[in-house]
Amino acid sequence: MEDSKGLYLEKTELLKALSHPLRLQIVRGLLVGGCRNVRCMEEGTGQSQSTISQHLMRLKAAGVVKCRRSGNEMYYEVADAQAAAVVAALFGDEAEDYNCPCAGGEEA
Amino acid sequence: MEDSKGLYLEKTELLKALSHPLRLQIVRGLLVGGCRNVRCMEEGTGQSQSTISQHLMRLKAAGVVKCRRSGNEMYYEVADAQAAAVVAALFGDEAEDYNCPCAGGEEA
DNA sequence: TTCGAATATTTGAATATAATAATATTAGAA
DNA sequence: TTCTAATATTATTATATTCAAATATTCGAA
Repeated sequence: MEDSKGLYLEKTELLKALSHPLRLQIVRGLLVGGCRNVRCMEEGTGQSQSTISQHLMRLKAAGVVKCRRSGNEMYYEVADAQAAAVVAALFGDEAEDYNCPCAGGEEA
Repeated sequence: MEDSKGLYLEKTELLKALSHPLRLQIVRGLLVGGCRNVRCMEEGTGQSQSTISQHLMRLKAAGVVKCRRSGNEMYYEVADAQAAAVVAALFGDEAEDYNCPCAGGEEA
């Protein structure tokens, strides 16, 4: 049990990044092909723009997510396979019960 | 994205229970067949008895772990398949680099 | 009983996290 | 340029988490 603390610290950072209902919802949404920009997530979750953005920044800082600009919108996607694996372990891979409020996800 | 908040809250509770280096180390240790009682975990991690016990209580409260008494020792084991799946997603299932300080794990 | 080992609980101080409101940035259109 | 939509940042306050030290419990043995 005495192997590198660093390993557990690193994995813990990933888990902590996912350990919030809104962040988990966002990441799962991205994985099943849902909302990719902030405004859409706003509508879908009923959270404020500021709150969504702050959580996205947290996810980005942890490397869970990355984004690219298109016009004045930002499009997010999941950037970490291990994060995706954790979410899949929690929910399975299916998108059955998922329904994106922006109906299809706008693309650039 | 508007499905039950409760679902995400519930999953988040599980993730939060695992989101600590020591707890993650403990749970992984249990899964790969390592330390099952508090004193052993103490030796293996260098953390105080109190700290270990508090984290075990946290894991137990979240349903991640359960324990049984044998004499004056407690033996812990993982009780939640989803928690096990998350840890497996993070580390894989192998115990290669694992080494239990109590050499084989004492049993009742 | 009383003692000691193993574990649990409580308490307090330090730190981290979260939500809201206010403000700033960025890019396209007029 | 100036206006507006989309997103990011900052500040503040409230809440949660963490660790360590002290104390309490539980059980088996003497």
